[in-house]
Formats: sequence, structure tokens, C-alpha cells
Amino acid sequence: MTSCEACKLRRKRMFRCTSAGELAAIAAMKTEHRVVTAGRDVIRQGERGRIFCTLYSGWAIRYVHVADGTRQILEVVLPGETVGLAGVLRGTHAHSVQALTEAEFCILDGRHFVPLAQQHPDLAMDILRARVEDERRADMRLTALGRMSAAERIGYFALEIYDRLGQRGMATGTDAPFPLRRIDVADAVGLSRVHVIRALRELRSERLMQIEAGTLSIPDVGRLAEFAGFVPAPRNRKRVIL
Amino acid sequence: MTSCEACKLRRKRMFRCTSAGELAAIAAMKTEHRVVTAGRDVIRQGERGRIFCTLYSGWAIRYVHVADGTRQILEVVLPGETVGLAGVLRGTHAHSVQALTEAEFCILDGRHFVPLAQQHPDLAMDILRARVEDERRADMRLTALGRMSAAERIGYFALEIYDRLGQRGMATGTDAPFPLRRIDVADAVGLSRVHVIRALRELRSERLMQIEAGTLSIPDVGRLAEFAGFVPAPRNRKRVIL
DNA sequence: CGTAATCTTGACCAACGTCAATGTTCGTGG
DNA sequence: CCACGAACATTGACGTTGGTCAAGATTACG
Repeated sequence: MTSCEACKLRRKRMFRCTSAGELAAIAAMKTEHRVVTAGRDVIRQGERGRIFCTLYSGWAIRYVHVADGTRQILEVVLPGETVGLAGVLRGTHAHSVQALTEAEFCILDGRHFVPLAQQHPDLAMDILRARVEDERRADMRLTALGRMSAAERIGYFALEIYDRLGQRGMATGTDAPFPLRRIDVADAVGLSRVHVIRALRELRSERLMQIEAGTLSIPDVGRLAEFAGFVPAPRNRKRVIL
Repeated sequence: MTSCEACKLRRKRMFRCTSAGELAAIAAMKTEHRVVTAGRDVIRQGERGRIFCTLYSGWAIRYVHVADGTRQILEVVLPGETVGLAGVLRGTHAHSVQALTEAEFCILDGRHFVPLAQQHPDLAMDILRARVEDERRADMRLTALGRMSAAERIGYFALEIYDRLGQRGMATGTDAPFPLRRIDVADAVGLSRVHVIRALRELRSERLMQIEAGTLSIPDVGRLAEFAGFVPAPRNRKRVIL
């Protein structure tokens, strides 16, 4: 089991340094290092909020099941992000978490969270800061669904992910990995699979962006950002990692 | 100026009791009790995050300005809810807050927040809990915009507000105050004003809900909830109030 | 009583969803 | 190496939902 002390993720520049005391407490919370194949749920909507987890490698999504049998993808989860904390604090997970590619998760014991946060006020404050940043992203996604056209929504969605990949050093030049299928994009931006294909054709013909063979290409980030009304979040502060 | 110690809101059953020490610290953070007329902004998108505030009475909205001149309403703010904390922690307010009716706000000094939270870990934890609950609501709103029809979205939106009004004792029987205009509903659920009117006609003809003369009527909450896929949040814990 | 704001309706149009057929990619077994 | 099937992507035809525009109707308020 990969130990928190040896964790390569937490050395990345985008993440906050963790004091020795905090690190020990986080390590004590870790119960399992779970490797999951693509398509597997790690957390299921409705489950008791016993665990939460940090994505160590690979891609995942946070989604809800909708009454008519479809789903709404709430968020794409990238390495270093923690999911399921809400379910721990509320008692029940209100959404599922699924691996999109083969992925590794650090499984954390929810019972340890409250004492940990109370004994480490700095850490607790940075967790709050991270949620506040996530809240802003959620606000922007809501705005995209409420007020933008199909092509703009997709452009916005791609840019948000591209930006977050860049922070992790996972985007090279104009390209970034992008393992989502058309149906995943559709379920994230609130469109049908077929219409996503049509909007992607439009975006490609305008040379704004392209998704091909699991790779997202954005020839000119500024131009796509203007088209989609995307404003990157300021990076004034490093993010906590649990 | 209404003092925090004499605050009537915090006596409501839905809110958590505040210890004497916490109350003193919160009172020290309060810089102003501001009465605002309908339509006035209390926080403006782009502003430095110097202040945040708790709505004491009246209704407000949290919204963002969209490039094409329209707006997206992110949330309806009800008495006892705090807005702008994200702007304080991020440095800049990413959204505006506007009074929808004449409203009273407790204006709080953002500089005092971090020390307050660190000296009162229980309070900090309850703030985190409140945000986690808000996150769930945001997830559900996203799902409504992404996957539901016009009438369902409006039904969902109305029920969410009706439920929150109920917690505050502001809904009587089948009725609740509802000062939003058609255009406000439209900007909240991502539709045009005209289409909101059409969907409301449908909802009224099905006797699911009605908005008339500033009053929302829901003859049968269960039936509307089924129609709109609304599941009320469990009320296992009281909410913090700042 | 008059004016401004908001609501309502109908006509028309654009965006998006649905369905069905075809193409493409990729892994598997012969 | 090839044949086959499964999963996914793509396209076109067509239907539905929701947006836009413009003209009254209603309400609130001075």
C-alpha cells in the first residue's frame, strides 16, 4: 500500500505542504489503497457515508442517477481531489463516484475526519478554501447549462478540465488526455449524445477544439476561452490534499 | 443596530445554538446592519472580498452577469443564510448579491473570519457542514438544468424554496410567499421569460402548483415532488448562523 | 387618470432530441 | 493474418421543445 509519506501526488507544486503532524493524522485515516477498473463505482448514491476518498491516479466522475434512467455528471474528478466528504458529514452519499479509466483511490475512514479537522485548524481552513473554490466552479457550470449554447457549453467544459490538467502538469502544449466518451460529455453538459457530436463538428470546423482518440486539442486557448466565456480561476493559493 | 445577542433569527428552531464565546466573536465581526431596497446590490461581482453578510430579513439572490448581458441566478437567499464567504476566502467576489425585496443584511468584516473559525473549531466544522449541504443543493440544481424539462425544473425550483421556507416557519399550509417575478424564475432555471409563463400555465392546469400575486401555492406537495423528482434533504442537524 | 412595469398570448423559428442506418475501432479467437 | 462481434462514433431525416418577436391585457403606483 502506497504510504501517504511516500505519496508522489502531494509533492506536486499545486498542492499545499502538509506538516508532519497533519501527515501522520491523514495516514492514520487511510484504510485502503484501492485499484479500480474503468466503469466501477467506488461510492454509490444512497450508501451510508462511512468512507470518502482521494483519487490517486486515473480519472473519475461524480454523478447522480436521474429518475428516467439517465444520469447527470456533476464533476470530473482529477488526481489529488477528494470526493465523498459531503456524504461523510451528511451521513449518506447523495451521489455516486465512478472510475472513468483504471484508477487508484486512497480510501479514507470517515469517522476520523471530524477529530482530524478539529485538531488541525489550518488544515480545516484549507479544506474549507478548497470547497469554496469548488463552489465557484459549480456556479460556473450551472451558468453554462443555464445560459449557453451547446457548442459553448462543451467548449467551457473542455477548458475547465484543460485548465485543471495544466495545474497538474498533465497537459502538454495544445494537447491533453481526455478519456471521456461522447456520452460522458453529453451527460456532463446536459445534451444528447448525438447533439454533442454535432457541436463537436462545429467546434472542430471553427478550429476551436477537437476531441480525437482520447486526446483533447485546443490550438488557441485564448480564442476558445473567448468563445465559451471561460475565465480561469486565479491560482493564488495551493490546494489541500488529503 | 440590531445586536447579535438580541437577534430573533438565531432563536429559530432550525438554527444551531451559539455559545456565549462564539456569539461574542460573531458580534465583533459585525460592522453594520444595512437595510436595502429591492433591486439593490449588496455585493458586486469582481469586488474585493472585504465583507460578507447574513440575510436578516427579506429575500435576496446570488447571481452572475453573463457576457451576453443576461444573468444566471445561482441561488435564492433566505433569512439566516450567509453569502459572500467564498469571496472573502478567495479574495474576490465571483458573483453579485442583490435584494429581491426590501431586505436587512448583517454586514460582516471578512478579515475577522479566519481567526474566528480557527478559535472555534466546532463553529468551523458547522460552517463546513452548511457548505456541504449547499453543495448538495447545487448538485441537484445542476441536475435539474441538465436533465429536466421546463415544467419539471420550475416545479423543482419551487419545491426547493418551499421546503426551505417551511424550515423557517415561513410557509403556511399550502401557501408561501414568493416575490420572484417570471423573469427571475427564468434566470434561475435557465429558460426564457415567455417559456416560464407557458410552463406555469401547464403546472397550474395540472393543479401541481401556482404562482399568483406573490404567493406560491402547492396543493399537494407529494404530487409535485413526484412530478419534479424532488427529494427533501433530511434535517438531521441544525444549521449554523453567523 | 395616466404611465411604467409586468404578465399573457399567438405566430413563427432555431436549437436540440430521437430514431435508424452506417461506419469505425478494437479486442478476441480461429 | 483474418473473421467476427461489441462498443462507440457519425450522419441524415424528422419531431419536439423552447426562444424570439410583437401585440395586447393587467397591475401597481403616482
